[in-house]
Amino acid sequence: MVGIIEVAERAGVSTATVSRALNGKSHVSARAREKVLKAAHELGYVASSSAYTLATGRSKNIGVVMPYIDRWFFSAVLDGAVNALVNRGYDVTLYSLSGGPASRKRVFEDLVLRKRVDGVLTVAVKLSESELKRLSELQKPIVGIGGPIPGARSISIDDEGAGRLATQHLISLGHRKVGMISGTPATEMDFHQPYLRRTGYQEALLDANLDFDPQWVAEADFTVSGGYVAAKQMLGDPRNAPTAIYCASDEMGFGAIQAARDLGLRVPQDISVIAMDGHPMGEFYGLSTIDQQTNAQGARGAEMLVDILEAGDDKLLNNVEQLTTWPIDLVVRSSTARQATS
Amino acid sequence: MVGIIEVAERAGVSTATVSRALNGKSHVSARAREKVLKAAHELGYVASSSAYTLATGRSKNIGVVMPYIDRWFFSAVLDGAVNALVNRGYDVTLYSLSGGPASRKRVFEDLVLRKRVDGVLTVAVKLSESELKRLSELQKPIVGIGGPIPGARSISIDDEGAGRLATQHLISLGHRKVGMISGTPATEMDFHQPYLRRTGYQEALLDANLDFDPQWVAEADFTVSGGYVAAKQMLGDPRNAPTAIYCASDEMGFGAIQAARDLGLRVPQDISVIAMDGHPMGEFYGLSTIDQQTNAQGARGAEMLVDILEAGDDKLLNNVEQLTTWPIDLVVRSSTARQATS
DNA sequence: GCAAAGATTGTAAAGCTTTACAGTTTGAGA
DNA sequence: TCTCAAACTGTAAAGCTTTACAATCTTTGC
Repeated sequence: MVGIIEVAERAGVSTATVSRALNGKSHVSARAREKVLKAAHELGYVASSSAYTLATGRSKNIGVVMPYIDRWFFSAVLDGAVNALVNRGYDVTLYSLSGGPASRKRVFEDLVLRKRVDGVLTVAVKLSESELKRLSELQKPIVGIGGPIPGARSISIDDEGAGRLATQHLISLGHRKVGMISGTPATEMDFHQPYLRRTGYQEALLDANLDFDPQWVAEADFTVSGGYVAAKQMLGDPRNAPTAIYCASDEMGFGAIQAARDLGLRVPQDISVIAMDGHPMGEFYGLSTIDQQTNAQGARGAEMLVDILEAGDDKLLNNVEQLTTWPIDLVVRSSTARQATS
Repeated sequence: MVGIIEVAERAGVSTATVSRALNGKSHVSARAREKVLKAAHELGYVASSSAYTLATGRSKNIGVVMPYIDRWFFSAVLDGAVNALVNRGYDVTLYSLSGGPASRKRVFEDLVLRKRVDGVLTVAVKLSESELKRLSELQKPIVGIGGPIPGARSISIDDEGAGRLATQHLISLGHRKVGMISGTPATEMDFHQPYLRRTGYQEALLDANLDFDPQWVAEADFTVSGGYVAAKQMLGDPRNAPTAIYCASDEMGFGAIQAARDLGLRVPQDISVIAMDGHPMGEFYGLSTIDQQTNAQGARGAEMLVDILEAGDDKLLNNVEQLTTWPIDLVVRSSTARQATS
């Protein structure tokens, strides 16, 4: 394998000069730099990242921790983060928590600690006390997307406000019986948006002096099928069905629309559905939603992390915001309307 | 930072013994092992991965290269691979090619070469001559999923057979005018399944002595909206519209169904749609499909790679299959049927 | 009780880069 | 031409682990 020594020999300089030339450091004559670049290119030399890391203490690699990978929200955040990071010269190593408690423990106890990453980006992860402790011992910067990490910078939408806005939209259309499909306690463990969104929903009902029936709040696991099952149950009882539903994710919204159709209900004439996230398929199914520009959130979080890593002094560091409240947009499509019959 | 020396001192042994004990090597007395484990745990010691890699030449890290991240097929493969790899004690670092030619070049020229990974898993990537050369110079094992890599082991479905099967299903229902929504030349660049699926489609038509009208083959970019646009165009012309469509991905299938509905066509009474992949939402939209167990393919590919890495001798290595033809299943749902009117 | 084999342990080198420090060259100004 | 500063370059140490080899201890068979 070709190392820095071979390059140095071929260029007729020392390894120190090779290193300086390749890393764009100053104090290298134009002639030496050129020779080095030529030699390195001819030999196809690329510095070994492990030796680089050992020598400098930086890995140019950041860890992304997420509870799921194969759900749209998470893959969109990941995509945004990966693209932003590759532009800044960083690699991404990916840690999933979907493998159960054992692998979750492993992620936090072992993997993250091996000095393999310069920083950590968490996506909609709620950390336990001990996980947080372990992570902060690392002394590496952390940025949390969708769920603030105590003591770290973060990007988050106003989940409570989002729940309120979605519910208000339904109320403004004249709906009086408004249901919600929220998260299960299990999903609460992973991330805490569901709770906040539900709070916003309840507040909006209260503000409008509307009844709140516990039967109108169902729990589901953020999947299409989960939303389907929950909505079918909620809408199936003719005595007490809501006329509008707010779903805590677009995927559950898709399931809810399908459930309504399977029950012979027309959307939006008989039942209105609004959801959250901004899933690209929402447009095709006419699903009204609260858009939160998922991909851009991932990119912004990544940028923030790199800014922190590369801020030389505290002054620059202080320019990096603590808590970024990410903007949201109400997108009204064809799944929400004033009821045809009242 | 606590290193192996601190652990050695606390345990009252040498660093060599600490290393052996922690790596589960033989030739360590039970007493020494216990002392080491205790000391390591008390100090919260984890070996630095860069030093480990430098010393051993192995990184316990594998690189996954994929053209997209935020599309279901790819995120499902990734999820399967990540979970399988974490169980085997490997990290994964993720390389996306969606950032354009410049970042693609960077991935192959720089990142993969830095001795950062022990092996590479490519997902539906077609490599150029020079990329292949660069990668094989690495002397690291490569496994390709969904698209064979010359000289490497791979897992692939029989795309031609899949195209034929889907088309035969439509023909068996009595359809005589069968269209297809395939990939664009741009997507062909990335991966070559579209071409093979189309070949299978044409063969099935030929076998059944059916006409083949170039107007019945449209190209789209594998997204829902791409499928929508293509299907709307194809079905919009009343003089020459097919009565059934085979889509090269489920996402395009969703778009096609929506396009049909927007044109006032009933699925499946007026138009049948079958697609490919096994997207979890397919069930909710009643989309007939060719299922290919995406997640499991990712897991299997990862296992294969680790088997190769950890096969001590060539004999074990030869046990690893060269080309695994992954099984597919025809899943018939409510989007395909005999035409109501003929 | 002794020799030999085997198990355990320690020392030190190797792995490859960056970088502090010291030394050399270059060029300008006197 | 000489001096001095500035720019450049090289030597060698540091970063942390694994592991070959040598040294020591333990066990077993007689």
